Amino acid sequence: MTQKLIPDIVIGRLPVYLRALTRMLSQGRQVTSSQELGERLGISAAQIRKDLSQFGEFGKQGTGYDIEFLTKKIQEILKVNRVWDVAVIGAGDVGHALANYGGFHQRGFRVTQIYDNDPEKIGTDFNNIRVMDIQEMKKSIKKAGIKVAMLTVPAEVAQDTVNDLVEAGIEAILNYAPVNLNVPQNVRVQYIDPAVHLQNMTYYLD
Amino acid sequence: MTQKLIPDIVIGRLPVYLRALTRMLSQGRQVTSSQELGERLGISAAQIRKDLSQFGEFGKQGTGYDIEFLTKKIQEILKVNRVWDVAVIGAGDVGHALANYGGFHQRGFRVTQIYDNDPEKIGTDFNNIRVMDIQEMKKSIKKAGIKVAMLTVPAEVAQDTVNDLVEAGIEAILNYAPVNLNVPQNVRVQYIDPAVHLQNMTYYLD
DNA sequence: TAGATTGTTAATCGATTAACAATC
DNA sequence: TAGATTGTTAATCGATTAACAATC
Repeated sequence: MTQKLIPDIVIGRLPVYLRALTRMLSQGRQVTSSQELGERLGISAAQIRKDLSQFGEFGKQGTGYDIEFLTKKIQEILKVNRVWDVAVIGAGDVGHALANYGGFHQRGFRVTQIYDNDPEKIGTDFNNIRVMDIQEMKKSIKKAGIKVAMLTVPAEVAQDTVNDLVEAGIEAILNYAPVNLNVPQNVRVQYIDPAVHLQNMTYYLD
Repeated sequence: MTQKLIPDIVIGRLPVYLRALTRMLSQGRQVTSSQELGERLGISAAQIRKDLSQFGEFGKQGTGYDIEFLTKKIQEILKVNRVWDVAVIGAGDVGHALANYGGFHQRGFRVTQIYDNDPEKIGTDFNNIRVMDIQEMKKSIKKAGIKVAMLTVPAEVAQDTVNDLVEAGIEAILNYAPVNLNVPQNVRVQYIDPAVHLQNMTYYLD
C-alpha cells in the first residue's frame, strides 16, 4: 500500500550528500567516489553506496560517480528539482532572517508569504514580501496551495497555529518554536531549536 | 578509559525531555509518567524509561516522576545547571537573531561575544553586546575561556573560521553555515541548515 | 591487462520494544 | 489491598559494516 520502503534515516542523509555534491560541482569537480564523499562527511563509504543503491545504480565501477548526474538524481529523489513555495509564520528576528536567506532558491525553495499578528508589522515588507495578517493565513495558504511552512511564532501559540496550518493544507513544517508539535500522520515536522542543539553538546564538555 | 558508555542518541533526546518537562512545570504540573511524556513527544514510554535508567533511578513505582526533580537531574546530566558563555561568529541576520534570542538564558547559555569582519558592523551593538573585529576572535575567545560558539559566516570561510575557533579552545560548535566541517575528535559540531531540513520533508510530498 | 570502485549480500552491531517482577 | 508505574531483562527489530564478485 503505502511505500515506506526507504528508511527515514536514509532520506535524512540525502540532503547532506546533495549539499556536498553541489559544493564539489561549484569547485569544478566532475567525478567523485563513495570513499571521497565519505571522508568529507565523516560517513563510511559503504553506507553512502548502500543509501544510494536504494534508489538505483548511479555510479560506474572503477570510476565512481559523475557529480552532475548524481546531483540531478538526488534532486529528483528529494523532489527539489522544482521550487516549493514556503510560508513564514511569524515576522520576528527569525522570520526576518528566513525571509532574507539567500540559500533557499538554489535548493528548491522560495519564501512567498509572511504572516504576523502585530499591526505594526502587517503591511511592511520583508525582502519585497508584504507581511500579512495572520487572520488571513488559513484562507490564503489554502488558496495558494502552499504545502511547506516555517513556524517562528512564540511557544504558547505554536500548537494552535499548527492546527490552522494543517487545516490550510500544509504538509511540511520547519518548527522554530521551542515546543513539540502534535500533527496528523500525513504531516511532517522538523525541529530547529538552538538551545536543544547546544544542550546536545554540553554533555561532552567539562 | 574514556567513558562512551551512554549512546549519543540517548544524549540527543535528553534536551527534548528537558524542554517538555520545563513546559509542564511552567503549567503548574508536579508529576508525570513515562507514558504521558511519551505521548506528548511521540516516543514510547519504554524508551523514555530506558534512556533515564542510564543515569539513575529518578522515578517512583506506581507514581511516576516528580517533574521538578527530574528536570534538575537532566539539567545536571547535560551540564546546563550552569551558564555557558557563547560566542556568535558572524553578525548577519542569523547572528543578529541569535544575539537577540530570549530562549537561551533559562536554558544554560548566554551570548557574550559577537564577531564580524565588516567595518560597518564592528563597534555597533547587538542586544548590548559590542560587535568585535574577527581579527580579535582567536585571542579574545581564548582569553575569556569560551568553549561554545555559533557559526553564522558564509560557507566559503566556514572551515577556516572553524580552524581558528578550534585553536582558540572552542569545543562545541553550532554550525549555521551550509557546509560540513572537519574538526578534531574532541570538538563537537551540530548542524542547522534550514534548506537541509526542508529537503528532508519534500521527499514525502507529491 | 591491472587497478579501482561499484552494488549487494551476509555478518555484525546497536537500538527499540515487550514484558514483568518489584514496589510505591 | 488493588492499581499503577517504575527499572530492567530478554527478544525483536533495524541499521551499519565488511567483504567480494562484477565490471568499468
